[in-house]
Amino acid sequence: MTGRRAPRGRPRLPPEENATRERLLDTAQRLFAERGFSQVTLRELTAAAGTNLASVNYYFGSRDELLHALMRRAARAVHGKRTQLLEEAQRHHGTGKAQLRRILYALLEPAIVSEPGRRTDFLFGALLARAHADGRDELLDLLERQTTHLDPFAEALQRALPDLPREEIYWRLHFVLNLEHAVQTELKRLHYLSKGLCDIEDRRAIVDRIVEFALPGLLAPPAITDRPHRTAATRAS
Amino acid sequence: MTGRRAPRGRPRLPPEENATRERLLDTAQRLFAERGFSQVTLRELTAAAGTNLASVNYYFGSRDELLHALMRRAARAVHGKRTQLLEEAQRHHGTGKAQLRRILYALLEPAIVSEPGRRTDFLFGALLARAHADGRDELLDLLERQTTHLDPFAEALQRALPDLPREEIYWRLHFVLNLEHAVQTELKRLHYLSKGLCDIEDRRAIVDRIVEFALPGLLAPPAITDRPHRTAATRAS
DNA sequence: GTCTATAATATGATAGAC
DNA sequence: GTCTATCATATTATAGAC
Repeated sequence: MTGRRAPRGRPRLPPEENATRERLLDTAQRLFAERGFSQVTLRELTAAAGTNLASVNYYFGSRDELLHALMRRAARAVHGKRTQLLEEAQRHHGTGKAQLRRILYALLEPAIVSEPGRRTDFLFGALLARAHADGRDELLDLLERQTTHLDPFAEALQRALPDLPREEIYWRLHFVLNLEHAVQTELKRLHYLSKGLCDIEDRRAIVDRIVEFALPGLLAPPAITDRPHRTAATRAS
Repeated sequence: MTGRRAPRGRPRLPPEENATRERLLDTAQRLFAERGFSQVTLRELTAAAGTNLASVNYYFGSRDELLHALMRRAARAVHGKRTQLLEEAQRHHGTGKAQLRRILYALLEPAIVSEPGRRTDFLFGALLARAHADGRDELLDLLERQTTHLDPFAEALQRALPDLPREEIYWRLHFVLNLEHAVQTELKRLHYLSKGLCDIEDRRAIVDRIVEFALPGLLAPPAITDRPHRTAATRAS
C-alpha cells in the first residue's frame, strides 16, 4: 500500500512527530550514549521510555532500525548546527587566528555542548564513539560517507591557510575532529594522572582548551613529507 | 589447594606459558580489536583459535576474565615499551623541539605500530577504544587508574616546557594521547572527505603527521584560563 | 495504538566421557 | 587437558487480545 518496506501494520498516521516514537528515540539516544549499543536491551529501553516491549518493533521494525533512525537524526542535528555556525563565522570576513578560532568552535561545539532546548544533541560525539567500538560497520560506513557538510570547513580552512597543500588541510581537519573525543574519552585517566588537578567536568572549558591546543598545529607551516619515517628505532640508533 | 579463586579443575601446571592459553589470548585480542567485544562469541573465538568451546572457561573461568587477562597483558606490553623508549629519549639529554619529538614518539608509537615479533601489540589502541564504546566501565576504570607509567612522561614534558603550569602539562598530555585514536577512528571519513587524496593505510606516516601536528600545540605559551568561555553564542553576538 | 504472552534463537557456562 | 552434549538463560521479534 504505502510502498514502504514496512513489514506490516506499521504506524499509519503522522510523519515524524509521534510522541511515543520521539520518546523512544530520545531515551535510546541517552542510553546508547551512556552505555553502548550492545549493553542496552529492548526491555531496559522500553521500560526507561515508559512504553511496552513491542513498541520499538512497532515503530521502527527492529532494534537496528531504531539505531539507524537515531543516528541519522543526531547526525542531521549536529551537521546542521555546524553549518549554521560556520556561516555565521564566514560573515565576519575575519582573517588569521581569530577566524580560525571561529571555524574551530563551529566544528567542535555542536557535537559536544548542548543547546538549551535540544538537550540530547551533545551526545552525538559519544554516540559516534560507541558506533565505532561496537563494530557497527555498516552504520559507520553510512555515517562516514556523509562528508558533504565538512567540505565548506575544508574550504574555510584553505582560505585561512592558503599556503597549506590541500592534503595537509584534510589531515589537520581530521586531527581536530578527532580531538573532539578528548571530551568523552579517557577523562578519568586524566583525573587520576593529575591527581584531581584537572577539572574534567566543565565541557565548555575543555572545548576552549582543545581549541587553543589545536590552533598552533593548524597554523604551522606544512611539514616536509618526502623524508623517511622517523621511527623510535631509527632515532635511537 | 592453590589458594587461587579458581572455581574448580582449573589448569594445574605451567604458570603463563601454555600454548592453548596463549593462542586463545592472541586470537581474542585480534578479534576483539577488529570487531568489538560484544560482537565476538565464544563459539567464533574458539573456532578461530582452533580450540573447543569449553577451553575459554577452562583456562580463564569466563569470557569476561579472558577479556581482563587480555587487556592486562596488552597494557603491560604497551606501557613497558613506552617506558623503555622514554628512557632512551632521556639519554639524549636533548632540549627543545627535538627532545619533545622523541617524547611524543615514545608515547604514541607503542600503541600504534607493531614491533616485528610482537605482532599484536599495536592493537592495544583499538582495544582501548573498544573498551570505551562497549561500556566496560569496570575494566576501563581499572585501566585508567594505571597512570603511573605516564608520570615520567609528565615529568619529561615539564622539563622540556618549564614555563607551563603543571595543569596545562597534564591537559596537553591528555590531548596527545587522544590523538592516538586518529589512527584508528574515522579514517574512512577522511578518505571520503579528501576523495582519496589522503593515504590512510600507512600507520607510521600517520604517526609522523600526528607528531608534527601536536608539537606546536605543546610548545605554545600557556593559554590565559581566567576568562569567560568563548562560546559560539557569545562570539556571534 | 497499546500491551501481554510466547515463539525462535543464540549465548555463556558446565557436566561428564574420553 | 580436550572435547561433545546439554543446560539455563536472555534476547529480539511477533502473534493476537484488547
